[in-house]
Amino acid sequence: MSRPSQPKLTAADHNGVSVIQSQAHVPQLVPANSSSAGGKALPPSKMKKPSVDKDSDEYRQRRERNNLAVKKSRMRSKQKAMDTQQRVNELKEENERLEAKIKLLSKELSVLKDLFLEHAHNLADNVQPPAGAEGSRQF
Amino acid sequence: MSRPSQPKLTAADHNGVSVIQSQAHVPQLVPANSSSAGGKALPPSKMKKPSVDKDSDEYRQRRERNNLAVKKSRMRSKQKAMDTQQRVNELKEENERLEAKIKLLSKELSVLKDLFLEHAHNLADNVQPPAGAEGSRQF
DNA sequence: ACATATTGCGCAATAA
DNA sequence: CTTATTGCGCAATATG
Repeated sequence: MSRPSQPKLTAADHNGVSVIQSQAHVPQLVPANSSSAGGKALPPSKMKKPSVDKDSDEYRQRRERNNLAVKKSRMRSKQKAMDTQQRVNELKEENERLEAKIKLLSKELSVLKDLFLEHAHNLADNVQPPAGAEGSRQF
Repeated sequence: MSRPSQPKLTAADHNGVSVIQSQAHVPQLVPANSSSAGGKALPPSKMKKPSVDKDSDEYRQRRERNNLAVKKSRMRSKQKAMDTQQRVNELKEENERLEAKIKLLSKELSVLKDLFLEHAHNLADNVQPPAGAEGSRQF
């Protein structure tokens, strides 16, 4: 992740120049340095690389493998997105369930508290239950 | 969405053949079939369309606009994904909040119910509150 | 050095 | 006609 070095080219990027189908290929601007006598002691450090050999068999294989990897990666990405969306739905349901439960519990609590209050009033007024209470008649 | 007509080509799709920067363009492989001897009464409609004029000014403009639209669309898509993820986090928090509230309410209910039970027992045993109950002495 | 995984990008088809 | 979305390949880069 994070690619700080995006040249921000609006057009004419590294892009283009694919030309797969035809036999006619790119001019092959290899600087003709390697594979000569003496060969290679130098690490390929500061040289341009116009040589990618689009015709190379190995290149095509790499491309194909990468294309496969790309597909795979994108598939995963989409799957993950869908899973996340699914998670949202599940959580929303769970949420409603919990809210309903809270509502129920609150109602119950309210009822019980009212009973307590009523009882307390009866006691405070020093009144025998006027036949409206829950059932403490003893007369 | 949905493109049922994907020829499943592993390579050499419509792709490639971009070649933006250079003046040299594609060989323009026009099949040169019509107007030859032999006729072919085929209507000019069902033929390939190698004519897209990559060099056309209008083509480049369309491409550029589309590229812009693509960027925009992908940006939105990513934003949406991030929003969805954010929503998941929010819902999870909300969920914990609700669970905690349920726990609290349940506890309160439990306490009140215990009080009621105790009271009920006192009444059932027909016992004058032994100076330990909440206070219903009246004699 | 080497392989796969991610990502930004442009293209073309096609959906809206 | 236009823009929006989508599948795809490429190349750079990240990751292991």
